[in-house]
Amino acid sequence: MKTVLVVEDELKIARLVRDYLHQAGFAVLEAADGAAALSLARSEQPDMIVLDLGLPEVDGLDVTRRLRATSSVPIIMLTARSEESDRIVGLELGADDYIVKPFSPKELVARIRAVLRRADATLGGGEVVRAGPITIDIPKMRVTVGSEEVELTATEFQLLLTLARHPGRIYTRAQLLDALHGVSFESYERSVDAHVKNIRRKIEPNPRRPELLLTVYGVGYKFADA
Amino acid sequence: MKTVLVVEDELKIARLVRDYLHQAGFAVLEAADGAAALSLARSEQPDMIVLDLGLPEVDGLDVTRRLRATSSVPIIMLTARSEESDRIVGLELGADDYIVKPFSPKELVARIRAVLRRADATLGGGEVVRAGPITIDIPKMRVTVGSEEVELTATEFQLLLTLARHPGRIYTRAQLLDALHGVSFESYERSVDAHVKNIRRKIEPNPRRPELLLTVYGVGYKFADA
DNA sequence: CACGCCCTTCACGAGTTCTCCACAATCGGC
DNA sequence: GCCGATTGTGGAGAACTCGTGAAGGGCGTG
Repeated sequence: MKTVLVVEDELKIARLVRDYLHQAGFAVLEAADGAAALSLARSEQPDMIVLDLGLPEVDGLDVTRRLRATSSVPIIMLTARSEESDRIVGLELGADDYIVKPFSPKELVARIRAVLRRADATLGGGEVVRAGPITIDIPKMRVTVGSEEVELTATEFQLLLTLARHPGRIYTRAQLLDALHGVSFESYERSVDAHVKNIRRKIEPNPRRPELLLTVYGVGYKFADA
Repeated sequence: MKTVLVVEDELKIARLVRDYLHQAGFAVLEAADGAAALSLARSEQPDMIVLDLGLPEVDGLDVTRRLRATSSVPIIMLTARSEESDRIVGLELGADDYIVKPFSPKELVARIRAVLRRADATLGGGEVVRAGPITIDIPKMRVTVGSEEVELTATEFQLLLTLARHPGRIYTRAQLLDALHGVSFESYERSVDAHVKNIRRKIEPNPRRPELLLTVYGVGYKFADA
């Protein structure tokens, strides 16, 4: 059984989430503020964390940052629609996904399941990465879609690999640029779009309706979840 | 019977080592300085070399470097405890093992046996590497394309061998330089290109359209896949 | 000590890729 | 459905990468 740590200061929401997760078969830990969250995360080693960004005292982003300093536990952020910039910062700090309030508990459970599935799958990390119909042979730098091999440039390869390593996980343009050129490389974020376009042309059956390399409107891109 | 070249400037130690090795059943050659060591190594082709790093005149590391330029004879370094950085550099230059002074002659003999055993195993294990029409006889350092033998320099041989051992696998210039000179050897990455050019001239039917030693644009080189 | 071999380095040209732009298409909120 | 914001797209020039011939120097050999 998987354990989920829910970090939420509003009692009503906390209770609601807890009940739904219980019903869905998860063990639930609760924390009402950042300090408690960090402490519980360390002592109980939950399988994943659902984190409200609108916490009192210690900011949710700060919690993310501190968790990431020592752990790679999957994190789903809860954010209000207005906090768009926070969402982006959160993803850049290494959160795995976000849910916008108001949300349906059903959606929350679905996302938690998806993230956990991903985390399990990612652990086996070897020389070959598989995601959907895509197979990526890293040392040989070869990519196949179904049984057909496609030719990618070095940059395209790197970009696709980054996304396919964690299907479903959302990456901002800045993160993807970092993956391509190393951190703090100044350039036009939208050149990512151009590469995405070129990759889609090579791997998507119908590039106008992407099924593998998906756009997350207002945020960035992700590789399609299973 | 195996021949060991002992390079040691302190007479007392040299004699001690020689006697022990004799008793252990080795033929022993002796050199008191780097120049003599290089000369003897070339003319007598010993099965392995025991090398004191604290030599006068030509430095022990320099001797290692020069030996490795033309030979893969196993080398055991003798070092004083203080010369830790030298040990590391030595291993990176391709020494096989090191012994810290003071040492027991028994340990020396044991290590020599171990290194020789390893060397033999290596020879027996992967004597010949085949990839496409290329056959590489490692102990004899001979390369044939189809049925024709080609003459490669030591560097070219090493480079081709590295690539041919894993056809299809992509190596960056830095990786290939490491394979040639040991890690952290500063040099112009594009000298790899020059060697590739020279190898192609020798093994490719049409060097303008390589079929065996392929360029991976923006990354490095690879040996052709199946 | 001169010679030859080999490795490194450089500079130029040819080819490939990346970036960036402008405009069109799409998305999300109202 | 309308509107502003965001993303898709084709193309052009900049930037980068690679092949190549040749120069220079180190090292071993005669």
